[in-house]
Amino acid sequence: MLLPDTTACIQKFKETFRNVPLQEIASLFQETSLQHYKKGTFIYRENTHISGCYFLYSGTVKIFQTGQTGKDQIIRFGKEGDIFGFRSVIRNEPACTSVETLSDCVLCYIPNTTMTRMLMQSHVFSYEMMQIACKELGDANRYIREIAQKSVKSRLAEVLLIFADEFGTEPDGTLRFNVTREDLSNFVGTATETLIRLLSELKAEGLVESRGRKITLLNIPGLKKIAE
Amino acid sequence: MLLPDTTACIQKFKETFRNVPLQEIASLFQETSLQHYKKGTFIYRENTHISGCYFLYSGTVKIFQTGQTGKDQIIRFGKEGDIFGFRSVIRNEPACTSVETLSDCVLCYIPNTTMTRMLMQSHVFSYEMMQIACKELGDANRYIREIAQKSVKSRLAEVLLIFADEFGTEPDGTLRFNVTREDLSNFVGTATETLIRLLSELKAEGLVESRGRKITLLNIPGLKKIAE
DNA sequence: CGTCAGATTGATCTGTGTCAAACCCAGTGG
DNA sequence: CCACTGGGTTTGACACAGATCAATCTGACG
Repeated sequence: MLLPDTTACIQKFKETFRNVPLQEIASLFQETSLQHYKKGTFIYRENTHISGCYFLYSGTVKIFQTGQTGKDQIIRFGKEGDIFGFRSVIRNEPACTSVETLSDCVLCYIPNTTMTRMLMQSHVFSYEMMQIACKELGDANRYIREIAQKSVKSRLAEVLLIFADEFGTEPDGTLRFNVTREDLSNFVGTATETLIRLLSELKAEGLVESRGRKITLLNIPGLKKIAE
Repeated sequence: MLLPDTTACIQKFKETFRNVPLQEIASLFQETSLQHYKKGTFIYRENTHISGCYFLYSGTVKIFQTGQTGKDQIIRFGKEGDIFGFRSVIRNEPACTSVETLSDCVLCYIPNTTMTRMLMQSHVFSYEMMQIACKELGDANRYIREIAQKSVKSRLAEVLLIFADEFGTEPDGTLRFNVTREDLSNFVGTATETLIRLLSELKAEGLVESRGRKITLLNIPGLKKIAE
């Protein structure tokens, strides 16, 4: 499997950090290393020290925390162009989440020192990093309310809509993004069996269709109504 | 009620942003306005546009979101030295939370423009803002896991410990911070009645004592065990 | 084909939410 | 000084969403 070259990486990075000059991005990528990860491998684990952060060139990952019972809570999914691990770098703390690949991935590792140097040197970069942190913060806050107040069914509908929004759908409404029922339930924050039952309910109501992991949204307004 | 002068404000600000030179802080406070809020008033409301952020000089506030059923989910409590509203300013989005005073408060309003100017001018300030955003993000992530996986009783124990940690206790273990049962339940993410019942359980187990809003932690290790 | 992870369905149990009623107590005004 | 009021607190009874455990089914892949 061929790795992309640095130029391609810089290009991809530019798509996420639109206002940062290419030149500055290039300097960020001087000391980075590109690496291939097979599906189902850990990039880093919760509570371990990480000495840099990661830029996802291609593939998808899940970012999650493991409870004492061993049950995972997925905080979010990452797709190409996403950056993660920066919280630990900035706070100089051990990682508060684990990251595991859901598909084969190409990742770019950005060492601690490079990251902080850039944050201190480039106003635009640090401003855009701040944007990202604040977006995640807003999402997290919203998620707290929803997980605390809404029914599981309602959250499931919401999550399906989020998937459609973030990862896109085929013309017929089939989600481009698909995960196991277990991961889905760990994201919604419920038991796998419950999730399956509620998904069947949505099917029975004609709102979605599913064949294996392929889930098709048939009635978006209807789903929105359930998601409130 | 006398308002503090700008110097006092700058002083207080310096305690939160330790590495920012006083001179830069002073420039931040040139266009700010200081205001007194009575207990129980809104500083701003969810979904409204706010044109600046707030620095809490004294008092306590709750930061929350309201669900469609009218039930509030408290995201966090704020005390003197805290800053809030910056997420909306940075993202240039409407507020995603409401803020209401829990006591009489003195607040310092920092306009949008001043804030972004400072972020662009001062590396140290923007780095410390980033620290704050990342801390909140870590807290929020942790909270998502807990609310999704732990029992209410366990979360209650945790919240009591957090209060002790963040707001301090009297020598006898009585929490300095006290809120209504309703606010407490809205923070824990449960019904008020459930919260009261579980608090009584903790009392029966000899872990806490309570007279009205005064809650005393009698057995911290025991509480930690329940909080896991 | 056999195997094994993942998906599904069924039966049962329980933690929490909800609704209703009673209680406590601080502050107000007659 | 005492009754009155009302917000906050507490307790009780009950219902149900969702968890858990167990069993079966499916389909991809060597």
